[in-house]
Amino acid sequence: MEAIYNPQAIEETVQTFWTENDTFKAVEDDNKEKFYCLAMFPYPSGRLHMGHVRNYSLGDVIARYQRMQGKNVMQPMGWDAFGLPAENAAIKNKSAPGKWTYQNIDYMRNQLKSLGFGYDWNRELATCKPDYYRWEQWFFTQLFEKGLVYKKNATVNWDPVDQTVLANEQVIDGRGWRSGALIEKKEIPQWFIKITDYAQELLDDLDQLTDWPEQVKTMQRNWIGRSQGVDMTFEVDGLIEGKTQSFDIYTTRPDTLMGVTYVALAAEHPLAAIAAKDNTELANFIEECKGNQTTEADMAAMEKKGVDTGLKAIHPLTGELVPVWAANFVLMDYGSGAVMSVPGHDQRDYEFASKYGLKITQVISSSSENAEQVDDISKAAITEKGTLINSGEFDGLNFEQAFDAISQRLIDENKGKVTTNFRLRDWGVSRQRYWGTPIPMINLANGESVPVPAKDLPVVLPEDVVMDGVTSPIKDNPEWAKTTYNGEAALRETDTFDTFMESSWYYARYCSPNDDTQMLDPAKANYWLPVDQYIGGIEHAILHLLYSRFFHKLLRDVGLVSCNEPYKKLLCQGMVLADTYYREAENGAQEWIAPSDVNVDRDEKGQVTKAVSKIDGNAVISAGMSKMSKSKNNGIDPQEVIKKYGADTVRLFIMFTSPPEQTLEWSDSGVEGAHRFVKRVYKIVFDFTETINDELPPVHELKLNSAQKTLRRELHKTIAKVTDDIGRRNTFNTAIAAIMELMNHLSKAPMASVEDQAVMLESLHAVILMLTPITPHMCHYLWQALAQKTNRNQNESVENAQWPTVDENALVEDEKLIIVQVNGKLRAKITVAADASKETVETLGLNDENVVKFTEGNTIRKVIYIPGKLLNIVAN
RNA sequence: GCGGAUGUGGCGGAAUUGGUAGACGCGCCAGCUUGAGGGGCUGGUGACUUAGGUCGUGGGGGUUCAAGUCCCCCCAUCCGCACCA
Repeated sequence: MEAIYNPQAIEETVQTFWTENDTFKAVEDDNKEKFYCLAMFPYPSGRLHMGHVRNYSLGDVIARYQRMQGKNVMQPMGWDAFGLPAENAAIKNKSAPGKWTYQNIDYMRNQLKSLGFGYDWNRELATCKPDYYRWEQWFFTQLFEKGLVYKKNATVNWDPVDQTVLANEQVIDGRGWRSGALIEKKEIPQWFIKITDYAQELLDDLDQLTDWPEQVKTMQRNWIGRSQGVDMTFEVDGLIEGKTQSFDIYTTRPDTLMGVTYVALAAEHPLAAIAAKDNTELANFIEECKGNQTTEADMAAMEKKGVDTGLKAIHPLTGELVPVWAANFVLMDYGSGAVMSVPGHDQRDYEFASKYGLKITQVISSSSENAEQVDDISKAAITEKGTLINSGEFDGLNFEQAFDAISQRLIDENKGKVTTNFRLRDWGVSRQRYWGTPIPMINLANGESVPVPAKDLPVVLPEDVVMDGVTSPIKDNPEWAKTTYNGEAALRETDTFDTFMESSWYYARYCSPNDDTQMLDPAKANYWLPVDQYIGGIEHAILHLLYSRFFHKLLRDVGLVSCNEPYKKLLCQGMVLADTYYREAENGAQEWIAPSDVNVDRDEKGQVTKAVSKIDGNAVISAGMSKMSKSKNNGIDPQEVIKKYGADTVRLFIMFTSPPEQTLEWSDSGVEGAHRFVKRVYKIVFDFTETINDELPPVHELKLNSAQKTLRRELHKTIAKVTDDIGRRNTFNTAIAAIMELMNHLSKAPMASVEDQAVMLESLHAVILMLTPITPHMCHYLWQALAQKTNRNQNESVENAQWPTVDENALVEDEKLIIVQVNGKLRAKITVAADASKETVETLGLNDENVVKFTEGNTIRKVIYIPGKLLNIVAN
């Protein structure tokens, strides 16, 4: 064993060992409990960032830990390879998205290998390869046959200059990011998958996911948004273009129906278009709304505006005429594109009505005792449920009674029905982009769309293209779309799938990644699935995880998998932040300085006093921590840290610095601290191998003194804690802290006698085993060094060793520390025999010198004793 | 706007079931080692203090023998919002 820790040499050697021995190859084995550990696969953007390193370190620690528990572990890796950034890079470089993507994959694969993650590389997949997406195309045609796929118009962001559809991300302040043109909303036909058919099951099955974070389940529940309400029809007064017109609305508050003072239509609503024919103001408003943003956040943030269409709607119960407005906050894509407005009891309606001088009527009173009690509706709507007033025959009813009575009346009069509604909308999967899976549909001359026959799949995306503009090469090239169907000339669909499609089923494909006869091998899928542990960013809490759960149920319903949910346990990691520094350039702009180019000065308390540039010595402004990003120039390149300290240090720092769900704040000195610890472990093992000469007897054959017993108790308490922290709680930071604490004890322990050495050997074995998931290279090396020196575990590499077990006998304590409080304040700490009775402890506590000082002259009212822990004396 | 989280020393964080607030690490201070130190080791380190203690977990109120932890109200920051992945 070398005296000096050399991470680069050790890591290279150990990684070669893993490759040569195919250490992490996973094979189905019915005799072993399986464990499928999956971290969300990366988008191959160029280089790994610290978020990836964190994600994959978490996964690898869990996978290696489970392996040491004796489980048959599968940990795969692949590439979420389709997407927008490849197109942008290709346009910039005048090359092909495919070429750029494959280069990135090659580079990033090496980066992952240099971090020592225990992947089964035999299962690697890339979603941009036809042998992957062909099955997605096949599956889509199956869904089409089952009636789960349909085509309808939906809104996109249209760039009128570039003549292209833009992603939300490409629209900045309402303008196209390349052209700068004002973006328009445009309706185009697109493919949808009926996720709403599964809304109820997606909601119900959240209850089965007992190992998911509660917050994620809550977010999904709210996203699905099941509600009970009433669908009703409003007729428009008079004849419009010679016929009776009507529109439907949905409400969850039919109890407020008598308070409807106007109704609002989306600007794109057909009735608004008709009314606009002889209403210039309305026509201008509709035109203006085309320039509105499409995201929900933007919709919510914008100023609420509307225009009176001049139409009147007939209130379904009172027959009263209410004005019909067109409003910018009503979404045409969501629901029926019309809402009833109750300004007295909805805050948005209240503000709208106040702005445009519309009537505000109170029909709900907050008091059930005194329905006539006057609530103040002069400033805000009363949104709480209450007792009906000003509602004629419905007066005095509460919410439930009113819901039933009013909906029954609507049903009786054939004007409405009670329905269950979901906020969840069907999944639009069409994208007007090139670098994605071609949608396997053919548009016939008669306007009909049919799926590509299975024998003609895959529809291959040409990769040898040049992106010299903004339009998809398969749309640019008229030849590509030309095909025949039943001998007739027809055109292929040139849209591609939303990339969420590929990421919705990759976890299942890993079970049989190279099968070229079927999408999934059911036997293999059913062996490995569900994923036992899934790890990824909280930003995927809703969309990816919901689509993926949906896809799993679709796979189940065509018989490819048998379980109901894809991911048994979920861990959502936090972001990785770093310090940011800037100074103001001459034009007033902020010039962001990389943290590695900044030195900070501190005062005697350790507080930062100033920060200066390493390059020119001038002062820079510290702007706190924020997410590592190019724009703030505060990204830390994992490769440079690995080069300097080794992968084990990087992994240890990341696992130690924050609990996994919280944000992680990068700190160079923290990394050095982690490196110091790694070196200390290395050194204590080296010193030990230099000290011992003879073969040591096992600890249980020896008689230990009190100090040795105490050390062993610390050891076994640590094993128990680390096992619980990693295995159950996933709090790797506290597990590492416990090992550090143990190391602090060990480095002070003597190594002189045989007994000392035996306890030390037991301890070092445990420390190495417990650190193996976190710092696997060093532990592999130290395990081997210790084996050679002690003639133990000679034929076993540490990857195949068993996790240490707790010796219950070592945990037994003779004495306990009791906290003594007077009126809840700490006044004494007393040590008593472990089996001391309540009376004994009370007597000792009450007679303690300091306790007496605080109880003297007062009456003792009560004594509370928590066995083995605490005594609280209440006295006054 | 809606939905979800977070807030504890100079900093990252610990306190798992209502029971010693600040484990562990960073930083800082002192000492030893040293020709020297951005190395190694040892010790100290919440604030105030009349040195007895007192105060202290974003702010305000409450429940309890006991509250970082439970309840109510408020503030700040972060994440998601359906075409970034």
